[in-house]
Amino acid sequence: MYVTISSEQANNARPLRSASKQPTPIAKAFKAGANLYFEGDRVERIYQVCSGVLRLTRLLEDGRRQVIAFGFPGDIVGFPCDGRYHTDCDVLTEARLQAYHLSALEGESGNPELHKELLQAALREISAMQDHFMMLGRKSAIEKVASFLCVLTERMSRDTGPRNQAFLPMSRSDIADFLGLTTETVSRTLSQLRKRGIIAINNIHTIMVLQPQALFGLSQGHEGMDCPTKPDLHGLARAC
Amino acid sequence: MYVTISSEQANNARPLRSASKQPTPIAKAFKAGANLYFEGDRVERIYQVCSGVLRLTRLLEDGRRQVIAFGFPGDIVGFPCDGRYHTDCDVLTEARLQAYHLSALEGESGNPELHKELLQAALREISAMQDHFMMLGRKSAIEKVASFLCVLTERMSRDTGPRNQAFLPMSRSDIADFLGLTTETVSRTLSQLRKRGIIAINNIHTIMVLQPQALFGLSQGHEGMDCPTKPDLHGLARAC
DNA sequence: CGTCAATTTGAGTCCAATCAACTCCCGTGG
DNA sequence: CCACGGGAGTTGATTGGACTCAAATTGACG
Repeated sequence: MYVTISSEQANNARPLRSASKQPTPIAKAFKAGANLYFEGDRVERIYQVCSGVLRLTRLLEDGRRQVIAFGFPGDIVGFPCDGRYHTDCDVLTEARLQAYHLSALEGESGNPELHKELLQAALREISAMQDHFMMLGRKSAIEKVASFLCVLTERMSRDTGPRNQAFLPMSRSDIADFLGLTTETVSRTLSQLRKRGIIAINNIHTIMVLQPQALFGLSQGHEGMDCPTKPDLHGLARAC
Repeated sequence: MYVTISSEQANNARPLRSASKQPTPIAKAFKAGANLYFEGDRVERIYQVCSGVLRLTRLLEDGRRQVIAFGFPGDIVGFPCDGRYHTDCDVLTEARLQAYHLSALEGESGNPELHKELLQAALREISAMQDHFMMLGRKSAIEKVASFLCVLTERMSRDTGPRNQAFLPMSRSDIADFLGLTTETVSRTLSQLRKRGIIAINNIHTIMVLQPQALFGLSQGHEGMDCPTKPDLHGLARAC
């Protein structure tokens, strides 16, 4: 999952086998902390997240890290390139994953339906990554963090209804490495949002959005937008 | 094209119809400055660059811009998502483009061979974009510029042989918006590389790489790698 | 309750952005 | 041919936001 604002396309995420009758028959369970694969491994399976959260990362020689994406339910991870994975992939919270053997996707024996679905998933991925470029290249720290929270709440509410609550299964340093910041800056920015009354931090992994409009405004670069007239919580819930 | 160091996969770029006999039969010419499409336009064609250079951009409401990628010969541009383009696309230098109608890629009438090629192209695109994340999120200005030059020279030399020369068809502000910097910083960083004897700037659009190893070192974050053994004064003299 | 890691907060620094001036390059027209 | 104009690029001075280093606090877990 790429944290972006214009992510309508993510709504289309669905099981690759949605056409079939059986509801994802052979999903396997993975424990938190487990590693799915490393960068450079030969690709044998592609995974779709049924539940839980994954983390895709890349490393630079000197240890600098970039979190490429988080894998939320509905997402596909493990896109191959030249037969290899190009990120590491770890399980953040206990997850159920649907694995697809690469052999089912290529060659004459390949399932053309699956092949088509995979292309659609890859094209959505490209679009989402393009959004994320804007964030990494052109947004300030507070815009990045606000964007991140906006998409998380949007993503959450899609399943559980509009609850204005974000669950952050990942650590602060995961967030930092995703947004191109440091853990200190992420922490400071969250504190600032809390002090301004825009969010409340229930615990490290649970954040309540008190002023969704203000948060959205900040994510778009509109400074000082707390309570422009009155917070239209209903409208925002609909919008996000 | 995404400016990254580990871009071996780009070597695989090839015409979508490589299997066919005819050498890209219906490539059309486009003038510099032409617009191929805008973000949000309905996708009807996907393009492969035969010659020339394209620029893919995104805009934020307030005018901030991110150059998503440059389209060099061999690259595919116009990946659709939900039937729409998700970037603007403009022609930087007079280009010949091979257009593929979207109808040829989907539905029952679609060419399955083309479909497969498109998926491969999309997967390469994803991998290249992942590399670029690291650059935008975690690299310093000099690392970004050095990386950019490294990949440009690598990309050039692929066709014309190793000539240690980079042609920059785009403006400084295009480079800046691609790397997440300002034009001033790009300009300053190039000057710094020139003063250190690592590159020479023939003219605004042509750069000679005098110390490829030092440039590569800088792109990877190794500081102070000029002249590892002895300074090649001849190279410098030639350049200046 | 104690330990240790993760997170938060604080103080100071630095890199890149900003604001501003100047140069260079070209094309245009007197 | 040269003066002029204007945009792109470069360079300089200053500012500011995020980083770094360091300390305090919280929280998870035995």
